[in-house]
Amino acid sequence: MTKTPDTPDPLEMASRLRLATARLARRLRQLSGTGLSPSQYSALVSVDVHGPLTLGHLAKIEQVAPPTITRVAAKLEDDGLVAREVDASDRRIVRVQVTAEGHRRLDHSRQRRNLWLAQRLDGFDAGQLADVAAALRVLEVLAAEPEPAVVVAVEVVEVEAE
Amino acid sequence: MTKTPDTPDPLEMASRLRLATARLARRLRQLSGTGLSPSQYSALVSVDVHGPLTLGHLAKIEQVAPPTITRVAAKLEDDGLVAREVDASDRRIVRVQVTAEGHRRLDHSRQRRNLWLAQRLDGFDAGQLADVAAALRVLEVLAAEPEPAVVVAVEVVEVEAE
DNA sequence: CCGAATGTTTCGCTAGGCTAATTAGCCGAG
DNA sequence: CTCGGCTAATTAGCCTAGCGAAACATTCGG
Repeated sequence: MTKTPDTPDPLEMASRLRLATARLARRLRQLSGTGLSPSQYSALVSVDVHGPLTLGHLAKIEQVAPPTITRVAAKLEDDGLVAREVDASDRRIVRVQVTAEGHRRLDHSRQRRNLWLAQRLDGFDAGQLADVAAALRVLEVLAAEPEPAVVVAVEVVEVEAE
Repeated sequence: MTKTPDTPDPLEMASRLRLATARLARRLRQLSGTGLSPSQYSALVSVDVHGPLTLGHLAKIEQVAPPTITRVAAKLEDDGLVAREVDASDRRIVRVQVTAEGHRRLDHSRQRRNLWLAQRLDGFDAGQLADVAAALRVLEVLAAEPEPAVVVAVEVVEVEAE
């Protein structure tokens, strides 16, 4: 059996994995078709994932200064994708949440990409599908937080990829 | 055996694959550490991949207008990452190619990401490594050009992911 | 010389980011 | 009750990057 050595050379695997991942991700990104800029899209997804958020919290998640998040939120509100609402008991606080239209837009974008991928998986044979299942097992591990070991930040703010 | 159905539901696989890919790619992108903006980096990689390119051709690859590519190229030249040279027989034509320093920078960036990934693969057991190998088989297919069937553009210009 | 091709300059626009100052609201001390 | 200090968001003002359209310069090919 000369089927490639069973010492798989982690560096070469890493290199190939990096390239394939980058290319596939790029292709998927091109399909997103939301008409939103990266920062707007990122903010919208954050609000979607974390539920109603105060602007301050959103600013931390997006790692930008308050004025910036105010503007991004304003833009998203203009587009009807998020709704602002003032906290009842503390009227300094403004929360944003994704509107129905915002969900529709996000769902549509996700669906486009899912469909594109699903169509391509459709042409796969059983062996390839098994490979995809295997891929999912490891990709989801790799995509997850690398180290629970050392906690660096005092206030950890997680950011969703999407 | 209640191990998840053997009708794997391609749409769900697609969805999970999309998310995992996006997250991993994001993480890798954060590690690139070239100090270049996305458009600069993209242009540099294109020049690297395609070899010496005229500015016009590069503009097509990067899908930007001529003035934009002039500026991006100027910036990369300032940074010493590409070199311009005027065509000998047609002095309107300017070609750019990656300098030694440019290659060094690209290699360094790739290496950083490869190492990060390789380190994480290092913690994997044999089964997981087999999964990675399986992942590579299908990811490389998915990352490749989708359709040789229908040609849309008159002049097809391929863009490298990286 | 004329027209086409190739880059470049000029100018204006938008997005996105910041700091500093401001507004509005909350709350505790007196 | 109201004053002072704090917090959340916004406004004002400034900067940079990135992009394109229009005009320009240069060069080539007939």
